[in-house]
Amino acid sequence: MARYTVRETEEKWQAVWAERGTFRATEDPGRPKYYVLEMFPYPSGRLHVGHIRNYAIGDVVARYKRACGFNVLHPMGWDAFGLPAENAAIANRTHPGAWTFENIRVMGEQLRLVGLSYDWDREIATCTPDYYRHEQKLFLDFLKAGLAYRKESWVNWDPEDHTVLANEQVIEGRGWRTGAPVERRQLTQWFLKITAYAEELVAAIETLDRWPDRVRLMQHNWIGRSTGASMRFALKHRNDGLDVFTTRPDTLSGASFCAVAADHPLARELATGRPEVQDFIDECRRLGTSEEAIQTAEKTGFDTGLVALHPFDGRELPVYIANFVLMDYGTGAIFGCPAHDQRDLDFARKYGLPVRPAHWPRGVTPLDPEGDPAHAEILARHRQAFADHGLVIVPDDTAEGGVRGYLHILDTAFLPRDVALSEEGLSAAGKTIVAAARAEDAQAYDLCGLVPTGTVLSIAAAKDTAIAALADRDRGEAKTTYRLRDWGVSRQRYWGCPIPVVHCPDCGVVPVPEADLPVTLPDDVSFDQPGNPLDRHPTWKHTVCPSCGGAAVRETDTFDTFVESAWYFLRFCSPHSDRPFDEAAAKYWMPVDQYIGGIEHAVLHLLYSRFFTRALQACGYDTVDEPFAALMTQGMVVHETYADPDGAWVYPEEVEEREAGPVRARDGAPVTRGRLEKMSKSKKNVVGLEKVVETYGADTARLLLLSDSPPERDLEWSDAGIEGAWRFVNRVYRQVTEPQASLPAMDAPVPDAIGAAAQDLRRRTHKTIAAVDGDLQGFHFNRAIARLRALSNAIGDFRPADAADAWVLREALEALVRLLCPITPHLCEELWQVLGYGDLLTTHPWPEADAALAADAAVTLGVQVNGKLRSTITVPVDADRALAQAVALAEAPVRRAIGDKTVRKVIVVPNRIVNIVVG
RNA sequence: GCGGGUGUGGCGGAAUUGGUAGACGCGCCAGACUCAAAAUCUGGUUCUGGAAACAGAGUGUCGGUUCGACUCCGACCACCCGCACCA
Repeated sequence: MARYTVRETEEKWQAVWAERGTFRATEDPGRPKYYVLEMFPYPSGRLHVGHIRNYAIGDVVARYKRACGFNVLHPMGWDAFGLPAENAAIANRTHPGAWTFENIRVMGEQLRLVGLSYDWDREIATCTPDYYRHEQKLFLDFLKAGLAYRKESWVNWDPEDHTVLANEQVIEGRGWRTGAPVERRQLTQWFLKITAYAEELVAAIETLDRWPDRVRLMQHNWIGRSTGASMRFALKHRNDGLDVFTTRPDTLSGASFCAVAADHPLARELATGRPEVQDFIDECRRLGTSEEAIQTAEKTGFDTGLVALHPFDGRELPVYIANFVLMDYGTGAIFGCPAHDQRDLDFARKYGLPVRPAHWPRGVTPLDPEGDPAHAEILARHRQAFADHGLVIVPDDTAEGGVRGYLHILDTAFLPRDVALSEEGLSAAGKTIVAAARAEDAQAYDLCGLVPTGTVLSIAAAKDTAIAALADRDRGEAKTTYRLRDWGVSRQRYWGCPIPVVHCPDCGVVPVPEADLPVTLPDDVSFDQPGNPLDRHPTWKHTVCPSCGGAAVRETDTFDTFVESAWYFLRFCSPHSDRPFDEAAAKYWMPVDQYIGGIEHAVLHLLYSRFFTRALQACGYDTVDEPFAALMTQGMVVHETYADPDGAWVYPEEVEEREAGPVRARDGAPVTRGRLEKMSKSKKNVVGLEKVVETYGADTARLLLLSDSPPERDLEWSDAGIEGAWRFVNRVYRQVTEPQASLPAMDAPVPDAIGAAAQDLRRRTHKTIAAVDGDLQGFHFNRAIARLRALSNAIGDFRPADAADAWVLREALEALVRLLCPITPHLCEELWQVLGYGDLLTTHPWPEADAALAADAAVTLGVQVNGKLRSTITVPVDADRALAQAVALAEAPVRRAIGDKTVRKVIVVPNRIVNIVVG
């Protein structure tokens, strides 16, 4: 029995593809294009099998689309700037560049092992001046367009990496790479004006209909659009006012205090000469921004003695400095409405401030709400503010029949629903309120007399009313704010793209002229002390001012590495262009038709890229606004983990199964099996790529990575799994190389008479073609593989008896090989040759199903009695109801189930089911 | 706290618009081939009872709609993820 010599075969076809330039992409306006891209890797060392899933998915898409006639662009490169290179340089006394290029070499070889259909002529590495000179040019464009600026601000400082981090790179108060608690520092930094596109970026999410909802939602939340009102409180005894943003202008009549952030200019002003104010501000700053600190910190405030005047009724409101008000959001100042905001309520309790309902149906209660004991009681009972959909309990003294009714409206968290919405014993007015409350977000308002007390309004209408009243008094207007902050791109590190500006003592910040680009990194740097080597370099930063020619220094900060990945997909369209990208090429290829990568970039990289394309348009580049038409986020590859008694991780290959449980082979120490974890070096559960490819071949690894789980879910890598995939690869190889009959020539005509069994196989073949095509279009690779296994099983069961059967067998084998080709391309290329073809299967057109041949002659229907399956019957396709009913009623188990009961109704759904209703 | 997702055999997962639940694979069991093993092939494998025929139960839980529900509706439970002092 001929064994499949997997390594030789794979190397052979890889060489053929490379030699013929099979995957080279060129613009061809005559053909539809398809740009498929996997998020390019950071060259961190070596790839393991877990890394390959992403690329395997992209490769199937690329190969499938290519076979379907698309002009496919499928490039690969290296996101090559970054801190690990510097850390490695410090640890190993090498140069970050040397380390990076060595990793690129190794990982490039690894990728080539897998037979991925990349156009390697387009390979880029972002750490080369060839790439980053264009990035510097783009930055100069941004600068000119006012999209890049420098300002002093509070920034996130990672004390371990000695650099600033963008907001997006702080996860739960810690640096995204180091996990070190982030510190606040005030520094002068370069920013890109992503907030200029906040509205566009949030609005266009809707157009990304081929992105996962999860990612769209995360971006939506990240941008954090809030609509409301911007308003100004007058300050008693002062000429200036206090600007406040609120999303709830409808609760303005319930305002009982104002508060400003510790960093607010007003607070700073008050601090001069008043040490007690300064002390409080210092205390707020000490608090930190970590999750624990925020959760445990009490809401504290400092009464400044200033008094704000309510815009509607002139009521006097104390102004506090409060530790929970953020300078970063809105205006850094708020008004507090304790009745409708939990945090404000906590604050009001602590400082004895009044709780005044804004939506309170006075038309129903005869009491003054401010002094209403019922209200106080309710607050005491629930210790909850009535948030927007919160509970309103209305004492209804006008109830009929002498029943003192309470309306429990809206929030069923506190009360059973039946109580909450009972109208029993209520007055007509009460019933109106309940009805209004049921209408989603309606509330009764008084709004400081702007509307008649007890007027029932939706919250939206009440907001509009309040905003209109503010505008009338020239006190405010509708306003939208965003949580999104501008993107801080300065990093105090060496291994990044130098920011192309010069600081001149006379001219200030001067951009490096385009003719002087690139500003290249110096090679002779030392990492023997912490901090930025560029800053310490003896000569590099000293230069002359491009403007006045005087002595000046270079900017020593480098760009955040997310800047490189924010436009690399454009560079791939024309990687050798002497401009950042060739607009005609980008016009042809962009947008990326299918982008594939991990969910971890849901906000960072994907948001930055969406901003970049828009910013480029603003700078006059002719390109798309949305870079990625479709996005697929693949799940992780997980693998078993083991730990020894001390809790240290143990490599699975060191573990031996004994009767008493798993032990470490070396010393027999018992080990515990841990959870399935994402493959990582630290958990010692990675599976090396080379070893797998050497033993089983790249095709087998690709097959496993694509079968079993849907691509967006996690996939377990296991020894049994790879063995199973290997079995299938060999089975297909044997089926084609040792067929059950001698196959006819490839151009033999369709035989005249085909037997019944062969007809079945033909039908199966054409059904499989149609189904696999649909599966690949929908990224259901696991389903496609299941169907192909089923076809292989059918081929294995088929016993050809004559020449016609052999012809049908050949047709089935060809279909199997062609359909499997995107998944296991080397094997299929080999088998295509075995089948007698001289061309490359990779460039051969995709098979088409013949619908007539795929159609069934007969169909098996389930027969139910009272909805319970009792039998199945086989009838001709589209058999009429009467026939199906007659056959069904003749079935013995059906008759038994009916027994002596009467048949009341027989439901026949043609080609689906028969249901006999008895009783 | 806010928002989102997922719950199907021993395991990964299949199931068009509501229409035979468990495709396909892994694992396991039995058998063939073999001196033996590996590989390969054949059959079985949701659970309970039964030798079998067959019967009953079954898609996180409870309820509803329907001739018929993994699928639709309501309430809940569990797990996972994102954001979080955002006014």
